[in-house]
Amino acid sequence: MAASTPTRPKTKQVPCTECPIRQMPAFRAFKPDELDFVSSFKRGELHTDKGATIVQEATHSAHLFTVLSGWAFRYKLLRDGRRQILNYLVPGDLIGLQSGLIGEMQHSVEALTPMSLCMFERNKLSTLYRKQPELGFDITWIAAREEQMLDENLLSVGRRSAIERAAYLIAFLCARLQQTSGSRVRRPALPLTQQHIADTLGLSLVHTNRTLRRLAARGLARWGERGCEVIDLGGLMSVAQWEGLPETRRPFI
Amino acid sequence: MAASTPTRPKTKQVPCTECPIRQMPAFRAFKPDELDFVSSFKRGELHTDKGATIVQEATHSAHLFTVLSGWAFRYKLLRDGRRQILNYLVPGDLIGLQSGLIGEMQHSVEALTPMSLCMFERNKLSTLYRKQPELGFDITWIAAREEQMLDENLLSVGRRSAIERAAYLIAFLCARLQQTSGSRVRRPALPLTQQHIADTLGLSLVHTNRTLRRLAARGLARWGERGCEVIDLGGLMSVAQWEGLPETRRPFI
DNA sequence: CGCTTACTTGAGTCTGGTCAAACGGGGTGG
DNA sequence: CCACCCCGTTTGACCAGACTCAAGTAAGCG
Repeated sequence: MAASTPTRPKTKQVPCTECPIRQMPAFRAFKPDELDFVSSFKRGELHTDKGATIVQEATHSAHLFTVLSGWAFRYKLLRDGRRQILNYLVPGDLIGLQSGLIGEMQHSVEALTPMSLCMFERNKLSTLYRKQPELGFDITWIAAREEQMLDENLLSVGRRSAIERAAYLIAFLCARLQQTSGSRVRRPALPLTQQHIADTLGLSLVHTNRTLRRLAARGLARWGERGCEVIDLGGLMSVAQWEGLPETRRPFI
Repeated sequence: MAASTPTRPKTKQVPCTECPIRQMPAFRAFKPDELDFVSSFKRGELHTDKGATIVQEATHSAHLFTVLSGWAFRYKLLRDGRRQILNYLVPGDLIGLQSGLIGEMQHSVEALTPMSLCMFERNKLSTLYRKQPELGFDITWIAAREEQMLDENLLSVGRRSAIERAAYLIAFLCARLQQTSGSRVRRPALPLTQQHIADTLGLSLVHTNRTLRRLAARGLARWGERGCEVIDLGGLMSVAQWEGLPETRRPFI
């Protein structure tokens, strides 16, 4: 299940002082004592292959993770196999907050690409709240932000048409990619298959394919070798009637 | 906008020591110092009529609320007026967590019935985290639980058929009603119109009506005078392939 | 070279949407 | 008291968006 990182075979452990996430402009800086605390809070790293299951529904998980690199997605299954993808997890996101606090996990998480994850022990969380109340607040903040994303997603699946949904999803993922990967990538490519998109939008694979071709015909996005490429972000946003991500600098870990 | 409570015209302010929520079996007890703190944290109460807007999208709100009595719903609008209801708020739920922490509200909240709400000042939240770290943890817990509910809702709208969605929604609301209103009500009645249900399920009003009649024909629920009545909760859950709410005692305020 | 995985495309069907009209109860003004 | 209106529910007829089944293509891999 766990595997060594192909991309960084020598450094198995990044010290928090050199955490690559902290340096991204989208995130707020730590104070020195917060940094110390987080360093002691970190338990290790997990490196996984693409396709690995990081969290399994109906299971207890003793850990929380912060994504250091790579993409994953959160999903739920119906008993007969229908799958709904709930959200995507990118560098800086916290895994296991969503329902891990409460008891059994109510969803699964699967890696879309090879990933490195920073591990924390769940049962030390109360120490964090006691010793670093501001970090506790940050965790609530992160949870609230996740809820915001879910809200927009639910609006999309419930009330947008197929082409609007697809436009929203692609624009949304593109915006998140740009937040973490520094800034403007010329043609952001998303590491998804059309099946993932279908299961996110609540559409069938076939109809998703046709919808994506319609987006391509309008010159908004196209399907390249490495997945979906964004051509006209503004156009996508306007099709979806979507305003974009808030620009606040956000906390993490 | 604010109105006096019809049901409790004399006591405009319930002291936290006599908070009706605390006595419900679904919620965990406070320690004495927590209770003291929360008492000082409370800023007042808000009493609203049915139909009142408690929180408005694209607006800043200086307050958080805990629902003392009544029902409300959280929703988002598309620019052209399409509405998606995201979740319902019942006694014990916190209003304003979802996105208020971050900046502008990204959704609105409207009262379904007359309500009493307990008000807190948002900018005193950091004091709470500093002085009562466990309450801080509880707030995160509450946010995580909300996210769980949204997850299930998204699964529903994305992957369940019309009749499954309706069955899920009714079963879900019934379960929440039973958690707070003590226990078994014989024929729980939900204070919704079919338009609310349609906007929750992502269906049209007409199709929602037909779907509800199909549920009635199967003897699972029916439409009474005061809204939807649940007849066979187990049947609804099995149609929806839904396992029910976790039974943990949960924190609040 | 055959196998698998992912994307495409066509044809026919069905679920759910739209438009339109009617019903029934509660409230209001004449 | 009655006529009228409004809101929410109900029903019918028709249409369209999305689903299923099925087959074909293209790229990557052992």
